[in-house]
Amino acid sequence: MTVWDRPEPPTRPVPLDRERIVAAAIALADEGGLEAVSLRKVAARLDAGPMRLYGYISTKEELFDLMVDEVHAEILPEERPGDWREALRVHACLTRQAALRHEWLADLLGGRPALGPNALAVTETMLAALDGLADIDTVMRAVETVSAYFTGAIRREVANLRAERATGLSKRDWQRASGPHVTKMLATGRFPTLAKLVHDGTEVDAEESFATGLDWVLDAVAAKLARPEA
Amino acid sequence: MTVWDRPEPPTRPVPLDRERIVAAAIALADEGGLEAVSLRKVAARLDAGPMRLYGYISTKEELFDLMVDEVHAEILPEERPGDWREALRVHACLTRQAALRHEWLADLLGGRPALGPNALAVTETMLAALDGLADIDTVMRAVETVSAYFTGAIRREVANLRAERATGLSKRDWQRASGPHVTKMLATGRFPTLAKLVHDGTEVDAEESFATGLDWVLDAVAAKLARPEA
DNA sequence: AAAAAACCAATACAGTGTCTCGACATGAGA
DNA sequence: TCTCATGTCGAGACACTGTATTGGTTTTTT
Repeated sequence: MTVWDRPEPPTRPVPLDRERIVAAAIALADEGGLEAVSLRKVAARLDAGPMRLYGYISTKEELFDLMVDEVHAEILPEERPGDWREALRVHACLTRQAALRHEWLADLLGGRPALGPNALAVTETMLAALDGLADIDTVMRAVETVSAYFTGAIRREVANLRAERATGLSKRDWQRASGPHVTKMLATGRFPTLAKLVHDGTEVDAEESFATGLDWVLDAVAAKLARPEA
Repeated sequence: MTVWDRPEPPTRPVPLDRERIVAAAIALADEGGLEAVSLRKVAARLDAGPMRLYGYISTKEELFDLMVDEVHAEILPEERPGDWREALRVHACLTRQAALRHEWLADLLGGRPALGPNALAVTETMLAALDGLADIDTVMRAVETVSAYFTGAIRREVANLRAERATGLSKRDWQRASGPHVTKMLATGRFPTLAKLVHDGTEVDAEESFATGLDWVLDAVAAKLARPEA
């Protein structure tokens, strides 16, 4: 028996930890979407049997939670910006950019309460940015409102992006893109305003659209912070 | 051979159509959540083999789309209310109520573009309510912003509701509820503002919270409709 | 050195969405 | 009325999924 046919040592099991598992899952999700994440594939990527993961994770949902929290680490702002408005604004934009990097995040955002350490830290900095400008309840409401906005906006943007991607690279060709179905619907004349919009509406950049809507909401928050009785 | 052991006539196949399929799927989802909806179970509820559904539906995702559109029929307002603000407001509230009736809707909302006939009709009435008050692009942005808000808000509300339900009927006991984890996190002192909020924050009714945030956003929209240059 | 504990891979199970194919029923043509 | 073509339907198969169990192997403790 020479060196060559001596069998490989039995693949010394790489020590595993949550970080590595989550990283593998994120990589998988980045490549093939959330549905490409299966415990078997995650384990395979770490040269381990599927059951090994259950030492570090008790269910697949928990893995998803960990993935979300890991992305929240990317969102944590480096230094606290001066005013609350900038703080909320950049947080919203950072979240959006994270969701564009990891599209699967859109599927998970808001789906479960984010209670991981990084998510809590992010929430803390948002609250801190507003702390003192109004009573704590108003502050909370402000954060919740802004969060609700950008959660929804991000979700819609990613949904549209996928739809465009799926129906060939059509962007403005909403009608032609999503099959003859919408075209026919619009042709019925039952949706005049919508038809007008599709016909006359300006093509707007997704990022700009996100930013404008965000600014509106921030304006509203500013008004309430100034006159909390309203 | 008596009447009793004469075999049932071979279960004359009930004529199927999309409506019945979608209704069965919705019933299933209402009872056991989205994950309780499997093509096999839907088919079983209609006394049919699983493959039979593929005559009316080409994929499970399509079934989900149909379910969402069916719920949009419940949302369609009966008559058009006077001013645009009321129109947007009741639409948001109706959507929220629909999501409380069909919690699975929260999982699907915003996940894909809603292009079904009912969804289009709903969008049409929202656009129509705003039509003429500003250029069509601003109108669209307004609708999108409000939609983004209530999509996100509904999602969060349902997520919290489920979390509360899962961790025993705890509402205010956010900390104790979600396990010792959050409690310990707050005890670290790394999240002072959050801790203050949990300690001093007022318990707020979910519906009221939704409505206030919505009013803020509507205020913002009103301001932009008045001065579209801003 | 022996015993105990911890760990881990293989197997198993019940379920999923979807494809393929053979049987059966129904309609048309002779 | 008999036959043949057509098309619809369901049973089975396939490749997966998340998770429980189990029995062997390694590591630690006594």
